[in-house]
Amino acid sequence: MSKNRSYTPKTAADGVGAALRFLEGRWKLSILFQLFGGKTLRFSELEKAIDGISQKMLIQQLRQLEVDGIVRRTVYPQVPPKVEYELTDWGQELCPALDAILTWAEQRPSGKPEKS
Amino acid sequence: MSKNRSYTPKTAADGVGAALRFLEGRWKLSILFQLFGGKTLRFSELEKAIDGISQKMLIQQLRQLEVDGIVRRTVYPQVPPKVEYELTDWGQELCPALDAILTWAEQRPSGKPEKS
DNA sequence: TAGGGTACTTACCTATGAGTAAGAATAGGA
DNA sequence: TCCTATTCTTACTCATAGGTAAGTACCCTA
Repeated sequence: MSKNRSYTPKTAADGVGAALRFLEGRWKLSILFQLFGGKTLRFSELEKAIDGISQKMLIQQLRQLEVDGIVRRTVYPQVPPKVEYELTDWGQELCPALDAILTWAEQRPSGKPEKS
Repeated sequence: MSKNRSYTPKTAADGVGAALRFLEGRWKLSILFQLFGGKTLRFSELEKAIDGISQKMLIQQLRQLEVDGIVRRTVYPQVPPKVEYELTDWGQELCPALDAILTWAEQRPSGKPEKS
């Protein structure tokens, strides 16, 4: 709650860098946007929903999101296995931040001529 | 101005991915935070301000930021050379977006126990 | 004529991310 | 007995980002 707002250029860059590292990886954003809104999906459902992803990559990215505290993994002891993935509260809170970035990107001046 | 707000998980992920690609690169954030606030710095000043960066890397990242329309480069025809770098208007607008990410990162639950 | 200052450029090497393809564990059902 | 379904795991390869070290261009000054 006590926000530590005393950033130097270096600490701010480090902070944002650390945050963006949570999102690094070719498939993480695709996974996140499948789960935003409180959706819960199985491994196989994510695999179908995300075009072109391999099982290896899907697991790898999910595992990273999980240890980072963004995604929660729930295993149901069944055969064949059933595993569900959903966002944590903190993961859901990423939505407005990504929206800010999306908004920024939309405002990009289209042409090259950049004056002032 | 006319924001195209009709995103599917895929298009949203693509949009954010495209935006984040502007920030990819080990030194881009360091450069950005040196220039936020309308600051104008010479090549050699950036080199001194950013600890550990090499000339090759500094130029490479600056060039990418320049072609992406985030940084503006001004050459003064002198000897020895003088080149100044500053953010474009659009580049400055990145600040609130990065702040949203920083805020999100600050809210991360510290411990492992992630309930509900 | 030798050196200094500024802003790059080039060559080369290595670590890492990501891709493909295949294997593995499990128990119920044909 | 073998197949199926589901969720991973493992081995191998390749492209790329980034690192180091050195070189280039320019003109002024001593």
